[in-house]
Amino acid sequence: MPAHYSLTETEEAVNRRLGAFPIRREALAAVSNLHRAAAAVRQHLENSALRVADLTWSAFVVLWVVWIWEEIETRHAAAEAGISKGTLTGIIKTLESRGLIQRSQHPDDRRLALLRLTPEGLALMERLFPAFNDEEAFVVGALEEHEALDLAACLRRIVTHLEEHGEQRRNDLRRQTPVPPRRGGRRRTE
Amino acid sequence: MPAHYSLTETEEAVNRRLGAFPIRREALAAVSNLHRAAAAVRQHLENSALRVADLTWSAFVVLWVVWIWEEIETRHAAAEAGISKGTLTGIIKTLESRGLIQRSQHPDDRRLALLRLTPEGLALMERLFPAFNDEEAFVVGALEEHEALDLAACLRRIVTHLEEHGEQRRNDLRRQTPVPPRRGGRRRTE
DNA sequence: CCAGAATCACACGTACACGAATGAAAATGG
DNA sequence: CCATTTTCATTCGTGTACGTGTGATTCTGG
Repeated sequence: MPAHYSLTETEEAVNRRLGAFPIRREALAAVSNLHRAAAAVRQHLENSALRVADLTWSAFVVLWVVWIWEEIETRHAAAEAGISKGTLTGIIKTLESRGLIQRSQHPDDRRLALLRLTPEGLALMERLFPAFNDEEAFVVGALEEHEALDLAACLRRIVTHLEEHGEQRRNDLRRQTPVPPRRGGRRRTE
Repeated sequence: MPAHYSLTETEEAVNRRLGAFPIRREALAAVSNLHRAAAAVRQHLENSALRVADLTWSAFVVLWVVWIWEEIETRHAAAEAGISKGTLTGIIKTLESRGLIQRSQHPDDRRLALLRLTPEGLALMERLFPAFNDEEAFVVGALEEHEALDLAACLRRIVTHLEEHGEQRRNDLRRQTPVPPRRGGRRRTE
């Protein structure tokens, strides 16, 4: 799904439209390319390694997290996978119905649920992971190994920065401009 | 939504589980951090600059593309926004119902639809974009300007590489292992 | 001990997001 | 010309994805 206009054309169009605005161009370029790259990588992995197992990206990430930690509480699995608990519930349901994952109750705290791979899920990951990692290597194939490591480090600094200061920043903004509630969310039963 | 386990803990767990597999670690780290960063950045922007206008990320990207090109065919808008044509249809519907965008028919080819911002949409973007760019600057705030530019360049190389060689790669894989059709997609009317 | 606060998994409503199917329209090719 | 093929936006089915509401369960201060 390549872009239709060339990078040069887009650059010219942006300049025409944004000439009057003072812009932090390096920030615009970094954020824009970040999402373009993430989408392209996800697309490639879903259509190569994951296609064979008929898994979506998110489903694979959840399997990966559970595999790595062997047994994990759902709230931690959601945090590690980078999705909300509500989203995780749906994915678990899908993976459970396919016999790849199993839920059990925490022995001490009955509010908690624990996740584990089934033997089928374990076998799938042991078969799938090498192929997945091969495709990861392919997507960074245009980079030298040290460049990929620098890239990873740079991205991690962004994540850390947002984890440490993002909430503060958003709160400050809300103080200046009160924000409407986000759309979606369960409606009050009236 | 920070991760629950520390990076060190995760590293140890990964080593325990993957000790037996030969891994391209720099690729794993780059791809993993790429998605973590993209999700964190998107989350921040949706909950800061975009929250004020009650726009989702995808809706904003579509508005941005149409703004930059002034008038654009839907298929090109989808390519530029990095979403499928089917997804674009739904987003257009939302934006049209909010009076931010308008569709019209191509004068020469009646299969094509053209997109334009309404005056309200234009006013929104002129008001919203500076605030959005401020937040983009915030998310790369942990990076020096030259680092952000290097990052953008690196990411662009990944995108270019996938656009140039991704399809070939996926076709080669399919020759080795015939893949099942993706789940989802309209079912044949039988 | 026990009332209120906190936290949990999950249900639910809205909005993407994809690829396959579909039907309309335009290009192609004899 | 007219049938075939191609190209287009859209519809449809499945699966995330979010944040909020809900009820069950546990924690906590008095």
